[in-house]
Amino acid sequence: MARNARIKPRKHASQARSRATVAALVEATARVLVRDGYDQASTNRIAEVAGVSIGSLYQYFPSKEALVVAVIERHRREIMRVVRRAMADVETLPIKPAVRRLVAAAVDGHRVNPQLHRVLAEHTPHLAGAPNLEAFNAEAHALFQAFLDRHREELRPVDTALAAFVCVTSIEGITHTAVVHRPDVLSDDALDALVDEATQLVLRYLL
Amino acid sequence: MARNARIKPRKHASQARSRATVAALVEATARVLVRDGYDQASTNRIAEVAGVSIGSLYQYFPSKEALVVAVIERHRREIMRVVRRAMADVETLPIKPAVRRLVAAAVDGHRVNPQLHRVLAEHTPHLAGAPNLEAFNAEAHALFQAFLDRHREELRPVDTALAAFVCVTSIEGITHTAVVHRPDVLSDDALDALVDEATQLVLRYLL
Amino acid sequence: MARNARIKPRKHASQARSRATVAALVEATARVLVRDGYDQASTNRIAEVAGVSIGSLYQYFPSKEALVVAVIERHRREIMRVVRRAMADVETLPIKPAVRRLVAAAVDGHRVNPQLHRVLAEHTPHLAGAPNLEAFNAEAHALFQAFLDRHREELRPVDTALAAFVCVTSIEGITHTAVVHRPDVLSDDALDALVDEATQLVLRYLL
Amino acid sequence: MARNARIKPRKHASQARSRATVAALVEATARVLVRDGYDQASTNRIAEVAGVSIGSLYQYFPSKEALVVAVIERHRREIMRVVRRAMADVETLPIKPAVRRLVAAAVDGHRVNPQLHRVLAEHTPHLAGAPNLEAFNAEAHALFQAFLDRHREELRPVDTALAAFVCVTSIEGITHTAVVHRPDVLSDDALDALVDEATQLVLRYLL
DNA sequence: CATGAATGAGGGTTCATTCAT
DNA sequence: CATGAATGAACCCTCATTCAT
Repeated sequence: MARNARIKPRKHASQARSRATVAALVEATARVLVRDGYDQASTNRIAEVAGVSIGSLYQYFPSKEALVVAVIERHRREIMRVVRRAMADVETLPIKPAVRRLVAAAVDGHRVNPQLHRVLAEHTPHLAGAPNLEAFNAEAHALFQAFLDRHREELRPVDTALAAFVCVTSIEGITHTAVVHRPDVLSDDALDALVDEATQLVLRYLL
Repeated sequence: MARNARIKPRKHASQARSRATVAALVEATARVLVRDGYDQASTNRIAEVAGVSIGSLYQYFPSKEALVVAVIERHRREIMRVVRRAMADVETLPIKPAVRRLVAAAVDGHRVNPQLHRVLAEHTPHLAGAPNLEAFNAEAHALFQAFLDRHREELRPVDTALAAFVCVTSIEGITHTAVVHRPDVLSDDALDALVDEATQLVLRYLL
Repeated sequence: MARNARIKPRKHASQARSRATVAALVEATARVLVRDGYDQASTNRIAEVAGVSIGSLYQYFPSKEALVVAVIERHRREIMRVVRRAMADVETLPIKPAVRRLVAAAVDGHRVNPQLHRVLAEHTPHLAGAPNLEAFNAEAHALFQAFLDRHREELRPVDTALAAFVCVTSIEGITHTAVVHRPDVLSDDALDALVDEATQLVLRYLL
Repeated sequence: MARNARIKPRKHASQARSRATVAALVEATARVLVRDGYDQASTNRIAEVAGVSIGSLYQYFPSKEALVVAVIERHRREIMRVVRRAMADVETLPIKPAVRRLVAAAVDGHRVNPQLHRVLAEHTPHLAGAPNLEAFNAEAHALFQAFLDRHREELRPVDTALAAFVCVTSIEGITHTAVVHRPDVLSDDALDALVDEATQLVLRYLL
């Protein structure tokens, strides 16, 4: 509660002008986070980059954390849009191409803004109590478990909850590490091979 | 270069008392990091916990980062000890129990000091230029690739470099997520099931 | 002059709605002053409590100080109403019951709104140039001196100006301290004893 | 507790250099308080006046309040020195000259540093939980009650506790008002008359 | 006349680091 | 080599006030 008070936005920004201010602040936060890192990202710097006074910043966000949480939310929505579209595409597909499509979506999701993703992933845990990056991993888990349940007859007998954890987490690990530490395996040449391997990993595990 | 000057320890700590001071400082850093988090871990507090004056701290470490790097090094050595022992154990084993042993070692490695591991994982990337946590993942990759090469005949045809990346990274993802965000799947009851699944993941992928 | 411009209310609030707004602002200021203390009483908060926009607040009051001065004025009027009524009551009374009545009035005056009185007493001196709380003590002094003059024949020979200062100031000291720091001596049980003693103090001094 | 942490000094300042720093800070606080008033007295300004860095200030005092409390303490000690000396002087005196001496001491006490006294008196109540100005009024009350007890036979029958409250509080009110708002009655010419009247007030009340 | 978004000087405070002792 | 007092840049944040709408 006391904590939440410092994490939730302050106003709903009803007027058009203020909505623009809020958007500028969130965008500036993302940029500064990427450029300077979490610790060096000061509220004053963010306000400056947003072209907004520090006072306005604090009118909408009660703390630095609140800004970061807003960025996380925005990033989450962008990624989940990618994931949900893939899930929809996959509805009518046989399992093999379906899994490939989902793996590709996981990679795409990480590539929306990899540098930002990296910073957020590192600092999300601080922001306990906020809807952090794990929260939408939870959503991804749920979606993937539903996918497994729909295809259960085609799978070897598995605990779909545990299997979803294993699959989502390992794909997440692979893509995250690739994006953050191994840009070489994401080059246009190598990308297909990586997606193939990751697809193999999942399919062989499940079938 | 100028950067490295601020990351490497200052002296080699030849005398016994010096070594004790250095050890106390590294230990204190680890403790404060876990207790207070990275941002609240001040050098003054670390010196106090180590029972050493702030002046002495700066005689052995030129900066706060240098202290953290020393902690990372120590942690890395501890984990690699676990991993290397497993690698040795596995030398004469058939592939199936060997993989299981290695997966278990990965989990154990993360459990050496999970809270510290978490803090370091979050803040390691800041310390670019230092031998960060990824660095010893590289060592793990190499060791595992060698393991795969030794067993190549038993495997389906794979690029062992890529396969090592996929295996190590996904196991790392699973164990890291489990340790950091899902302590429930590491309870004594659930642990075996998780190790089983992860083993399945790897073996089915490779064979 | 320039100073006064920032202390006097801005408009005479001729229309009914304006008068209501002004009243709401003064009332809100008093409430916020009591609830949050002088330093935490921000104009934005006052406007909010008054149900008025911050812009409107500044249409009627040029500064925070002007608001506080208005509250002081209102408080002063309330107290002086009590004091004047007592003075009127006392006109036809013999000196002994008269003094008792006046002492009781002093206590009552302080009890109109003790918490507000306390805050105002603490911060009035800042507002130099404004008609502060001492100003109406001057009025009280004058009224009491007139009272003494009317009864001069019954008194021992005294400088009524000095005697008024001594009496009013000591009663003020007693009641103020009692209200602010010693609520115990104002309990229903103890109150009469205190008024008795204070009355004794004054009568013995004068007669 | 949490409050006290922000009011008590931080270190005991063992070394000579640091004691000088602490003394400079307390003195600077007193000066700034008098010169700029409580609200305008910023820690940065205090540090500057003390010729000390802001960091050093916070090494010894955790907050602005803690500084003010230290000033109060120092002021309290100075006043109580005056009061105690008068109490000692009075031990062998008959009651009439004794009371006069005590009244004079009350005035002297207020004149140690009247401007500072004024600021402290105004802002002491904020600092609840700290040994505030009232605390040593309590000491003064106790001393005066003891004085009354020693002379009980000479007095009309009174509750000495209540009588002490009435006497100390009214003398305090008179001297405080005189010092703060009526410097005219403290001029060399008028001072004796005021002390005479105040002495009369007390003696007539008691005898 | 009302609104409330925007402003920015300035406040309290921390902490990595230095250096006289 | 140890000590710890001292430093000050930088941080987060508030609030009285203005002004375009």
